[in-house]
Amino acid sequence: MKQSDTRSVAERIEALRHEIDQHNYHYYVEDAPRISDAEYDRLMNELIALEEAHPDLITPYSPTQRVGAAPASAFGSVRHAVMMRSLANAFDPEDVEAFDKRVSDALKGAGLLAARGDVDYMAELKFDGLAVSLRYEQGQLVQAATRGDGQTGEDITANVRTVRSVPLRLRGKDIPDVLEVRGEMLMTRRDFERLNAQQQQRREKIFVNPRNAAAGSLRQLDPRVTASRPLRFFAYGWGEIRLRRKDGQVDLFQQEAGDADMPRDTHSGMLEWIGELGLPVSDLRRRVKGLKGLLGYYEDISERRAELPFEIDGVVYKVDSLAAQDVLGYVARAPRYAVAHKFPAQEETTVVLDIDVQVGRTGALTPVARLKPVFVGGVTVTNATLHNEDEIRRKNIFIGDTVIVRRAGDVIPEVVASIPELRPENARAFTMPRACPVCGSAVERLEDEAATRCTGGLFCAAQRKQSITHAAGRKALDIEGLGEKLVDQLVESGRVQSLADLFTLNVLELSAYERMGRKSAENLVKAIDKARRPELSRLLFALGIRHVGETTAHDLAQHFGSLEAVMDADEEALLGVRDVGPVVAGSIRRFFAEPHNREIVRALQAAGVQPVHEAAPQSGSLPLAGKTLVLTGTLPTWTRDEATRHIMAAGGKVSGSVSKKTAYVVAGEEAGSKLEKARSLGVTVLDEDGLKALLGL
DNA sequence: CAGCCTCGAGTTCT
DNA sequence: CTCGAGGCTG
Repeated sequence: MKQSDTRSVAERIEALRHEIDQHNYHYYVEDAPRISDAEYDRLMNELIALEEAHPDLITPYSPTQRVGAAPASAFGSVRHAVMMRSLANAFDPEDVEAFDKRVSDALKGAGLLAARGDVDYMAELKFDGLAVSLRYEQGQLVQAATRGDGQTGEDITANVRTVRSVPLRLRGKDIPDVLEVRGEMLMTRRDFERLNAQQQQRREKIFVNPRNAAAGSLRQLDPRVTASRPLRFFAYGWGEIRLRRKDGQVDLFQQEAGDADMPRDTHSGMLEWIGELGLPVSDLRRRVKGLKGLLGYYEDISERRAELPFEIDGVVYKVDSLAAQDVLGYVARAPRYAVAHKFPAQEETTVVLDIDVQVGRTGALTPVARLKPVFVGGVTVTNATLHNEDEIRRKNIFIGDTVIVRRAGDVIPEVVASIPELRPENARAFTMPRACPVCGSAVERLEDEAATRCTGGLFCAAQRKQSITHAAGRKALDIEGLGEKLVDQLVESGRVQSLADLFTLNVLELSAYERMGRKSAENLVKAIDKARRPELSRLLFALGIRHVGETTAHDLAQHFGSLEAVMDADEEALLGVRDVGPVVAGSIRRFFAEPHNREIVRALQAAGVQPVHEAAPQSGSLPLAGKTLVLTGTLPTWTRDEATRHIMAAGGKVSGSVSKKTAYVVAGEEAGSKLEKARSLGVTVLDEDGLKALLGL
């Protein structure tokens, strides 16, 4: 009785283990789960309960054993049976062409390729994670190791056992005696974001990118921590392989042994075989022919890169035939039959040479990192804003530090994090100056504000220059030919002290400035004259009142109709304007209460500046009345401004961020995060033609 | 009062 | 483009 009980329990345990393994396989390898998470948990809980009642039946390959063993004090080292090599890199099509030519020539010489034939390649993704080697003996996972120096790596078996997409047992009938699988451990972007959100909540370390998160998770001395981290594994190669022969003898094959009796005779075939044994293999690999095939794959993957759930840093090309691989052999530490075609790096490390402080139009002191020039994402980056004091402290950046610089989806470089481990002894902490570096006025930092500001106001040359550049800008008075360089000269010479002084400039005196010929001076004077009849909203925006940007200036102009009315408006009147609250109203009142500012307005009027009333929006049923649209990417024929004008003319509004209230997102080439957001919120996405159709064009 | 929605401001390099 | 912050809404 007792005997049979135990046997049926053992059978049930084994059945549960098998079933759970199956579901892991469906989930991680086939990417097609067949049961809900809740059902999965139910199976797991039953197994845990049975094993707890019968500890003698626990085996190392049971799925319950993934929860993580007790912490270790250090990692042991593992010598790889077959070296883990690195790959040569290609950075542009010419490098790839050279690779293809070398391969073709060698294979033709060896009689493995017809004179005009194209080489068969296997192309696959180059995952941005950590290379690891998994060793299976008799079908069971017995060891996992990092790459290390290629010869010797660290023993991370206890950690890897917790990774669900790594099978603890191989599947299928013809299981090799020994199989070393090489592949990449990584984290999907979604899992990475979720993990970071969690880390933030628990006030624990935030990871810089998915690769660091994966690396940090694998290098935990406590496997229980690793067990809580969402790691994934993809196989792309192999090391030692021993197959069992029919006569019971064991055959030894190695990646470089050059044997005709591998289970399959191509690289792609081998990966299929590895997949059949239950290991996850990416299905974005493809067999292609010749140089054209390689470059076509690269282009295709480049386009799909953003949609991939995980990060890749390029693609890898391998000669598909194993016999051909043997002929090509190795050079130094890399095989001659393979190459990694890398995307332009989006992240690089460099050194912070210094931290300067810039003074902005509103007096905000902005620290800027001067970087050792570094090539990131296709351009050389030398500067990056550090925003403010808190940001520097948060990212723990010292002058002299090695830092990670990113040029993500957008264009603007960003210092992502510092690497304090590489901090030199003479590194200096940054301190915000107590006096403005431009005018020497005291600086202040208001409570609840991130910015430190110069108190000099328009006495400060930096603020004066930038307020004038701002007023001359395209969205303000739109004075063509008045750029930053010229404003610098005009202000430094003392000729221009305020916006009003611009309107007293003449051709003769302008010609005296650098890079100002007679012709340029004449054009500039004409442009300035044109600015004497600005739309009221543009003039209001040009004044540079704090918290009054393009939109608010427009609303104020519509509401009050004249500059005088805005100047004389009291708090209550201002609060009547939509989107104007106490802060904005106070800012406007303070601006016009300042005698200096009233004087500038008076001088502008004296110089003949007279705002014109803009056309009130037509009422009636316009096609986009009441709708908010968001533009992203580059449209084929319209500029952003043109599209905005058309939309506004049709009664619509253009906003910068996508939300549930957004009616349409108009996406062009290289649309970024806004397109993704639109999709996730289910907002209708249009192209330029779709927009034109709505407008009835 | 919290959470959402916008607006404003600052920023890089070619 | 992103972040911070003001204003509005539920």
